[in-house]
Amino acid sequence: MTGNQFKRGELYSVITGMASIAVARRLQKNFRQAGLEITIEQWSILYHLWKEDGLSQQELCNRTFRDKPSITRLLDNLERQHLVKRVASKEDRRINRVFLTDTARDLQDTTIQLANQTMEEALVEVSKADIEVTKKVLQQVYDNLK
Amino acid sequence: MTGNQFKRGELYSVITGMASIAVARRLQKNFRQAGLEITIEQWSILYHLWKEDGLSQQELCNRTFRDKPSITRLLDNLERQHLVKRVASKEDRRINRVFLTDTARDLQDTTIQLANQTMEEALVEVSKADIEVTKKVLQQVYDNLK
DNA sequence: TTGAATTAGTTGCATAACTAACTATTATGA
DNA sequence: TCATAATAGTTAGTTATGCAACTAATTCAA
Repeated sequence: MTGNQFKRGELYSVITGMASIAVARRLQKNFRQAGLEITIEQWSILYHLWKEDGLSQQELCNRTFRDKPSITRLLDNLERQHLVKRVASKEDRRINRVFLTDTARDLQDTTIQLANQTMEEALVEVSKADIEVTKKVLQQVYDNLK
Repeated sequence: MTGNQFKRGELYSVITGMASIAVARRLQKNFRQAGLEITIEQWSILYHLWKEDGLSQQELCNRTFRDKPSITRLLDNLERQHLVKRVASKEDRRINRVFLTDTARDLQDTTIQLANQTMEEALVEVSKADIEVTKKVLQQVYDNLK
């Protein structure tokens, strides 16, 4: 019974642990080797701002799947590095809109290229069809649990 | 071009982020609701010790894919909660062997059952075949990057 | 209209991660 | 043998996460 008991635990460890941590580390390493002093968490914030600048902190929470304190502190660090600027909204003074600086805009092409390269390294020997299945499964997992 | 530029970034965010974080959070929540005061990181250590008790810290590093300082501190906390005990090896005094306490052994069945339940929640509406493909892809990703 | 509920964001506390630098022990090779 | 290298583990400093409790602004309903 114990053998069986561990079987799905193995699946758990596959889904949560190794692959995503490995990708994150490799991306961080690729950033570092390119001389970029930016964490992947910070990058994920910039990533969403490149797609749509001026998001509120709450919107960043939703899109990056983090809680509000995490966003607050990531933005504190990004502001200290002059990569974003918080601007209080005129219409609703509870809201901060977050804007990219020129420095941050300059990082877009390089870092996205590095992310693409990292994914290529990660997906060597994986077929397009299998990638599609994996994306679908992970999306379903997320939807099941969110 | 920018549309294309973001395309593989999307895959990155799918693979690294949402699904694995969602699974981890749900498992943590299920532990908490069962009254278990244990983090999923601590649980992952116990998990490997249930499979093989008395591992060295270095072995735990290899099996949990963490670095040495992380293991040191996880074990500090686990020892403080009387869940494991470090025993210096007689043969090689550099090595600590890590052993489960009875308290930790009592947690095995309950927590593995909760992990299985969590995976069932995560995998609703996902076919067995797609799960197999996903496991294979994530394993390949890990092998590509490790 | 005003008082309670909701929403946006921050702060405090605990756990965990990575890097780099450190100590102690063991292995090696000249 | 004895100095050097390699290995196991710890410590220090920074970043990030989760939860709970908090402030300030806005919404809503009696």
